[in-house]
Amino acid sequence: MMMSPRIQIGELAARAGVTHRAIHHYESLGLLSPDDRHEDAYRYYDESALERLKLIVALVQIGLSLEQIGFVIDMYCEDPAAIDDHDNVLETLGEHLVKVETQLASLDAFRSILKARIALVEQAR
Amino acid sequence: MMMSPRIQIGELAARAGVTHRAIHHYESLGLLSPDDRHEDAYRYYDESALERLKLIVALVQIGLSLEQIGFVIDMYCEDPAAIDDHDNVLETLGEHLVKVETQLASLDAFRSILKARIALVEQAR
DNA sequence: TTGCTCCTCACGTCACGTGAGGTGGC
DNA sequence: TTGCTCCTCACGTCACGTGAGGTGGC
Repeated sequence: MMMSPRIQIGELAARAGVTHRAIHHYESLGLLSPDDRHEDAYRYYDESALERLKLIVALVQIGLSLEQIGFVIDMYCEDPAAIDDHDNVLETLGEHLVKVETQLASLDAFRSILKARIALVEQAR
Repeated sequence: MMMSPRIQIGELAARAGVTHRAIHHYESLGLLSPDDRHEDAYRYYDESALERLKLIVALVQIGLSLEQIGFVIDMYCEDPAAIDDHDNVLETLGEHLVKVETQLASLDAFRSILKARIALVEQAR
């Protein structure tokens, strides 16, 4: 019998780069739940919860509201064979891809500005 | 005598990818002001305001609060020769660069996940 | 017993969103 | 006169932050 490693909320938060309060908030909205709640009331998670949390963080980063994330997150987790609405899912994922690439482009442009600025300030030092 | 082209708030918002309400909000915090306010009370901006606004948006994207942006935005606009505190400025700009590259990395990772997911769903269609 | 991590309310805050009612030039 | 873009309050909302007070295993 294998025990999956039990992750506490503090470690989960640290590994995903969020606060424990954000995790509580996502749970209150039904986005993420501990796979096991002990009699001591502590939340325990496994690795799949970490992946799901990272997914939520990524979807927040591209500008989705938590409500919207609730509507679309299953598109990333479901068995593709079990999806009945492939075209709709592909359209949504395509929209997400556009958002990702738009943000990558603007961050890349900002990086160039930053590097140029740093070079300029270094020269003037 | 050259007239710099006068941009209204709607166009400014569209070109920066924000709402006019965001611009009003940044103005109320002293981050961005119109270069001219006509007797009709309309706000008019020039190209430099657009650049400043894009800078604010980029700094928001890497996770700075609007208050923090107020403290650091001059580091991007000031004449490098006029800066008295070069080392401090370089340290802050370096921190911003780290944030940019961290976000670029996580967005790039998410893009891979997205593409793999799209391929999987397409196969199952 | 001290220290650590966790818990549940519940109010606070930050960055705007959203009407409500009004003005001014084609 | 209609339509468009803009204006100023002022309250609402979303995503958490921040104590307040408490529990439970090393």
